Amino acid sequence: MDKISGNALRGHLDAMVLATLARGEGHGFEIMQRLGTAGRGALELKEGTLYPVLYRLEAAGMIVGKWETGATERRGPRRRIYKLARNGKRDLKRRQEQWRHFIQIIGGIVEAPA
Amino acid sequence: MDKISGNALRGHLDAMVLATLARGEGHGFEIMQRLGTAGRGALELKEGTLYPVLYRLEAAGMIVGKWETGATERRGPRRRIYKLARNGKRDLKRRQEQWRHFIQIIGGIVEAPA
DNA sequence: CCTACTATTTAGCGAGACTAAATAGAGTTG
DNA sequence: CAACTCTATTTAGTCTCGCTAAATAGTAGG
Repeated sequence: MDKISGNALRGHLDAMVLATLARGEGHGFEIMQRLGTAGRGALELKEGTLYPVLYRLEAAGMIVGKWETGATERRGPRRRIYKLARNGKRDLKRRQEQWRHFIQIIGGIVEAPA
Repeated sequence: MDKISGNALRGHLDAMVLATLARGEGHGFEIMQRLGTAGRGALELKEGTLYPVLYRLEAAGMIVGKWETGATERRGPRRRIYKLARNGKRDLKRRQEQWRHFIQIIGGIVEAPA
């Protein structure tokens, strides 16, 4: 099956990122990879797509990011570790409900037998 | 449940219109109403949203439109009746498969338990 | 040194859904 | 008959947000 078209993701990317972080904190590059894996080849998010989402979610107080330091730090460019904020957990739940609503309504129209 | 946000519809509207016409030809205003009903209050498409979709689909050869005349015609402003073209039927099937793929992949990410 | 991989940043583009208003015929009400 | 309300279509302009593309930077290997 082909790649999921860019526009189809609109309005769902935030929920996808929040859901990914709900399974454990991580830095941008890692989240990108996790989404790629979870997308089973159908998702190919690029940096320019994901990072702005993270900035937006952090600015909105949904996630909290801090530069990795100390013991856990590794060699290479510095990484910003993000985790879900309280607001983000609430928001994720809300977005999951909206997702179910969305697929029920839109699916009911798109999949309706002729 | 609240209204389905505009952006979430992106990339799915075409499929919704094709599916609506698969259940019987109709004119723009009617399609708008049918979608409103099928959306159970969660969809509120306006003219400026729907008509451009029809023009686009017609230009792409997915649907065929003609001005209503003769016996079936009714009083009031003239109406343009659209019906699925052969290409449109094929396209609808393809889009339905893509829809299932989409909700499987995205749903798998958004709904995954923490 | 060059390439490759991890990691982040950011400027600018474009698709397409939305807002808003205009146009128009027919029926209804005061 | 003016004003209003439906049905019905058209279209100009806006805005969101995911995508393209490239730059910057640290580390490692050939």
